[in-house]
Amino acid sequence: MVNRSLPTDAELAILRVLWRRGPSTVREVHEDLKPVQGTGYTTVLKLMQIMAQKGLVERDEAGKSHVYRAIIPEDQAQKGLVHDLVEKAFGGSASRLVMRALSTERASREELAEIRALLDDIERKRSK
Amino acid sequence: MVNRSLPTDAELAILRVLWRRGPSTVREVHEDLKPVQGTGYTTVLKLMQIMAQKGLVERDEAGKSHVYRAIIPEDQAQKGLVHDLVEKAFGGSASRLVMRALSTERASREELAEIRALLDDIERKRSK
DNA sequence: TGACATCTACGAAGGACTTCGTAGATCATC
DNA sequence: GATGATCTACGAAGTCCTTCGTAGATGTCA
Repeated sequence: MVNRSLPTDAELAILRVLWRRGPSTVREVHEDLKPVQGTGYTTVLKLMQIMAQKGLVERDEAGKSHVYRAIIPEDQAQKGLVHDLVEKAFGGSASRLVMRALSTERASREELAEIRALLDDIERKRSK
Repeated sequence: MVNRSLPTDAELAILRVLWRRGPSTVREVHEDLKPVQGTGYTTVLKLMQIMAQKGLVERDEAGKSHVYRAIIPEDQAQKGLVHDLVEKAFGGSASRLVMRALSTERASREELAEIRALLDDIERKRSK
């Protein structure tokens, strides 16, 4: 089982709110998204209903307002999206994606150090 | 000017053939893609016509079969796709995408060394 | 209880993407 | 010149994604 059905753009925006806030109502998600997305309340509602159907989120129907929570953890979703992009645009080579990202997007000195540490870590584990 | 209209999946598949083969006819692209995509000839034709309209490719209408060539270079398309993913799924942090890619996708020892060299390069340039 | 606010459910529209069938033009070859 | 192969053009269908309007249910509170 690979990354069957990645979240769409609108779904991802909602998931990001849920990952950040934790379980939330439609209203809360809408309030959070409105300033940026400018989309209507029922749009968010509909999307979240669809996401529940797809199994991207789960909802608690206790109170009057249902409470939704993300089922997929953020890192897993990111993993799927990265894998998809690597396949589609980098011929399956993750390192090419990494190099492209490093050479075009801005990263602070601290971030670079963090990446270096991760490389150390990978190589250390591999040499065992 | 940001990432006006990224190539779609089907368009990307065609672009990848053009980047690899250089200027090609619809037939050539179709022959190349058929084994994997299994899509029909006129589908590829139509897509390439649309891509010409969008300005993703340019075509030479001299001979009987038109010859198409990619206008966007591969690295620029990759850059746009990476930037889009960074924004959508990593809160704008390229280094997070890099770390996610490194920690989940497989990379050879040589590739890791290459990445390290790129990091050196970036830091060297930055310290000047 | 009645009025008002808030919520869910549902249907449908519009757009983008992908697919392909059909028609017509062009070329090679006998 | 007729036939068959190959090509482009075009239209249209189907799917997915996103959006929202409307209707109906439920809760609040004076």
